[in-house]
Amino acid sequence: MANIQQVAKHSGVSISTVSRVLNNTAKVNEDVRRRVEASILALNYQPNPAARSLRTNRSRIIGLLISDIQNPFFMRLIQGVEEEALRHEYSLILCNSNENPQREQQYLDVLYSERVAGAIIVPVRERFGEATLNKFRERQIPIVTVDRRVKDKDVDAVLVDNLRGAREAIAHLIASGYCRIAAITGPLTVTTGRDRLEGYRQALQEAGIQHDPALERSGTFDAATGRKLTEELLELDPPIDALFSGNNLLTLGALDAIHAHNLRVPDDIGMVGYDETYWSSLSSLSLTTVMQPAYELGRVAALRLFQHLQNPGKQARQEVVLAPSLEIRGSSLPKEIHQLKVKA
Amino acid sequence: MANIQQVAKHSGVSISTVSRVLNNTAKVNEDVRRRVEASILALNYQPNPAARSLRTNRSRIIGLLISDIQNPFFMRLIQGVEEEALRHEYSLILCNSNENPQREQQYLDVLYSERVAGAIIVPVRERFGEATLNKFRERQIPIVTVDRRVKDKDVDAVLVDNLRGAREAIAHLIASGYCRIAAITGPLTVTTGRDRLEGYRQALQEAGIQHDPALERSGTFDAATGRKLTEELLELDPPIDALFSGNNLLTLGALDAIHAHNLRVPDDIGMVGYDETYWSSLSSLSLTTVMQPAYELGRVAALRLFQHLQNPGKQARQEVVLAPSLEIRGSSLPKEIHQLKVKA
DNA sequence: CGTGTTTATGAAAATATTTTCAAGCATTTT
DNA sequence: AAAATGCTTGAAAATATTTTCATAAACACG
Repeated sequence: MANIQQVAKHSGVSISTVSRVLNNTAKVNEDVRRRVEASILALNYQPNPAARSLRTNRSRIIGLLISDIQNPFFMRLIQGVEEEALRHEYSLILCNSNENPQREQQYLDVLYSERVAGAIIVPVRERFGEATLNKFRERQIPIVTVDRRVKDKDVDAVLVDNLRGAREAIAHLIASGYCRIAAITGPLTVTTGRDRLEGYRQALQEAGIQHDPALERSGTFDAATGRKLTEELLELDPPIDALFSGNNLLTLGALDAIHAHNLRVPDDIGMVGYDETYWSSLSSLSLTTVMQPAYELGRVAALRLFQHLQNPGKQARQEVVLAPSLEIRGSSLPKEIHQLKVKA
Repeated sequence: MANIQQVAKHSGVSISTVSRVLNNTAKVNEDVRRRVEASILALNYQPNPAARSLRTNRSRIIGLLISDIQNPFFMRLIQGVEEEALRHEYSLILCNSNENPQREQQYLDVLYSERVAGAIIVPVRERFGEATLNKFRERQIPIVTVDRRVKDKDVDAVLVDNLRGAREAIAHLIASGYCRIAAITGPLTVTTGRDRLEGYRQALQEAGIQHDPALERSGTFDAATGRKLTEELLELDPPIDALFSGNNLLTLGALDAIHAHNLRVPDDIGMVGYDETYWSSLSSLSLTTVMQPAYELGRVAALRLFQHLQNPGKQARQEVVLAPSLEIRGSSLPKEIHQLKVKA
């Protein structure tokens, strides 16, 4: 494979000049530039990333650390990041912390020692810790958290307005005539768990509905948890008449539990989910859902990262908040309607 | 950040010796080794991957090129690869060709110029082309294709027995009393499309059922295609009594179309899908499915790649075929049973 | 005890690039 | 015309590692 020296010889200039042409780092004569570019094409030269990264202490790779690669929401997010990375001619190292703080730390170390140019992270914990953060800061490797906020200062975040998403979902259920609305949410140690619960509470309060702690359950983001929590809720004595699920995998488990209890949606119980899923387009289910712009989230996070990379050190901390949207489908039909149906 | 020279000074040996300790590349005295290891720990030294890769012309990164990152099947596969990569202390560059040959080529170039140690690829086309392949061969970068075969010689493959998966699925439908069984499959330019269609045909032939080309449809692997093809099939005059779907996204569209036609599964039409999906565990759907060991597939592919890396050049081409398993659920209930139900 | 052999270690080359510093050349100024 | 300025270019240093080659020490064997 051709190297810079061969390009230099081929076009009759020095290595330095070729480098300047490659990186646009200084003025070079127009015809010299053209000659060099011709040689690059002729020899099919591609700069050696290792040598580059050795010299500059920075690679053309960005790290993407996801908390659960199984979740389709993050898939869309990854796609968004990937799209921008490709456009900017960066590659992506993908890591999956599996919601495991230890693994997150391990991968942070990997990214650091790989000299990634920057990192986009869905944090598992509420803070990275000063030690880790300082390492990255010291080498000026920008970090952008996405989907979830982190308490450490100076870390950018690109988020969806979880509070608003949940609040609108619940307000919609209330407006549709449901009044004993339960909620299952993710872990309260994570902003996407906490904020959605908070939105649920706000909506109830705004509607003047007495808050009942028994109707709130939270656990990890997976289907088994969704099933377990929903089963608990379905045992309650004054039965609930609607369920809000704060995550797509939780929704999956919830639907399963509801089905196991021989209840129908929305006839017996109204339902609103969070996050798109493959099956939410399945018309037989027709689940009212708070949709999140996952792809956009990834794209914006990547763009933010590239702002840092193009203008290192000069960026004030920034928090971008995108809007969710409530997609109303059959699972939250106004209560009167199916009550009429039952009577008929 | 500490470099090898500082470690050398700290432990009072030469750079070469530290390198030998790091790579186990030659014998070094036991107490010297211990001293060096202590220094490494004390200085928290981590080798610079760029310098390494510059010198050895090979990184500790493996490329993973997936054909559709949206598909949950590939998610599991990625997880399998990731797990093994982590164990072997390799990182993963993730690329998504989106079933687009051009993008595939683009990413192959990226992987090559990133000097990945090896690549695991879900190929979009039936061959990579000699030019590309030679580049990789020349630098001894092993390639393992996964899930799909490729016609080029010398390329390892880790596959699932698609023919058998489909044949068993259809045989099961036949045994359950269905006789007018239609099939929707992926593109015939890809082994996962072609082999599953072939399995369908074989099963019919073995059962002595007349083959009807009108019952076979194929298209790209996505829900919209599944919907369209199924709608065509549902219009047929002697109506079909069962549907085999050769991919999880196709299944999604198929179910949608079936629902839109107000047909019920399995009462009006029997159904078998392919690949797990999040919602196939949803008991209300209860879809009989050909399950693929996606995680295992990724793991095995990674292991195979590491065999190449540990013993370069010494590996004969190998094709590993894993077995699918038919998980029988409600959507393919024996026909007599629900016919009885209808009469009752 | 001397010679040949093995073993452990170090010095230095090599890897491909960016970047600093110096210098050449042309143009402008005095 | 000499000096100064500005622009373009090249030489060489620097980056962190692996690896080859040389060497010194230890060891074996006659």
